[in-house]
Amino acid sequence: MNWKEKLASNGHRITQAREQMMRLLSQTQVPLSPMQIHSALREQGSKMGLVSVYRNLNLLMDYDLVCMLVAPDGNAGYVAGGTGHHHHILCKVCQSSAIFDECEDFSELISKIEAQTQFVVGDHFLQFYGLCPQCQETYV
Amino acid sequence: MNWKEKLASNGHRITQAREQMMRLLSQTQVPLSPMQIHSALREQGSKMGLVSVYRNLNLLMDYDLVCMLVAPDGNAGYVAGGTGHHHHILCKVCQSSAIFDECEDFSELISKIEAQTQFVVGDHFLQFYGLCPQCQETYV
DNA sequence: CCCTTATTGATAGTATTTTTCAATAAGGAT
DNA sequence: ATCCTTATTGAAAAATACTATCAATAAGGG
Ligand SMILES: [Mn+2]
Ligand SMILES: [Mn+2]
Ligand SMILES: [Zn+2]
Ligand SMILES: [Zn+2]
Repeated sequence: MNWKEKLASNGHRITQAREQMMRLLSQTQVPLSPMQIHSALREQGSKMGLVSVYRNLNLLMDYDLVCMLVAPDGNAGYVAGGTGHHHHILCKVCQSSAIFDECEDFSELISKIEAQTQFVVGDHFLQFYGLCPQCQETYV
Repeated sequence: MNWKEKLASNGHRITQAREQMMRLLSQTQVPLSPMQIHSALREQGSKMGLVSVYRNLNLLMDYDLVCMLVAPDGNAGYVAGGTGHHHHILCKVCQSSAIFDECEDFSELISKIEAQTQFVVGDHFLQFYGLCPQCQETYV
């Protein structure tokens, strides 16, 4: 089920603004702030308002169609999300990101955490930082 | 090496503001926003300005004396950090957090990520969400 | 093609974060 | 203890970021 089906099947409309945002975020590996999304789309001729960027980011987040990434400096940005459970890795140099879905088995770790903290563990937020292929060449 | 030694040995001063902030954050399990830190300290009689909260959070983050946590809703807050490599778990209900240092061995996962994404993997940001002991009782 | 209403853009309002700068206090030297 | 240097501070203002309101628009079912 692609993003249009996901939204439509939940009673949401496939609007210009949403198509433009999804297209941009799918094409971009670097996490973009709401402002950056807005600027990029205006430059491409879109008449979208910044307010709609915020509104739609909220909606798209609700349906896991975009993901919020946290840069090493603590700044947040948005990228198109993968399907199903997945995580992202972010280049420390150029901020470019990639998705990985070869996901870990945390059952053992979770047991340790529950023993140590007395919390019941639910889900998690995991993000890696590293060097993208391009920046590996530049910064040998 | 405690936080005072860490700062002092790097040429920073142990100020009222920093002592108040570290004391508050060490006593509190719930991640606090800059504004919340400021309000709490003012209520305790501190004359500290909000600006110093921001400035000192930056400094304390630089020396890993406080950690930024991301709530499930995307909001960020600060808590006192543990020593060495560690992570946090956050209660989905009351936001209370705990530290765990029984840390994972990610070497196998990292190999998979590097194979799949062609990135070179460095460090990571990992945070768990769950139910704290108190909220387990309330929400049986 | 029409009708309903979710969605939008503009505007205004609120909240958060950063910049600037003179006053203060931390801590090494005397 | 007292002095000196300057990192640090608080207040004020500026700049950003986000949210609420509302009339106009366009998405999409009939
Ligand atoms: Mn995972
Ligand atoms: Mn770890
Ligand atoms: Zn890169
Ligand atoms: Zn709780």
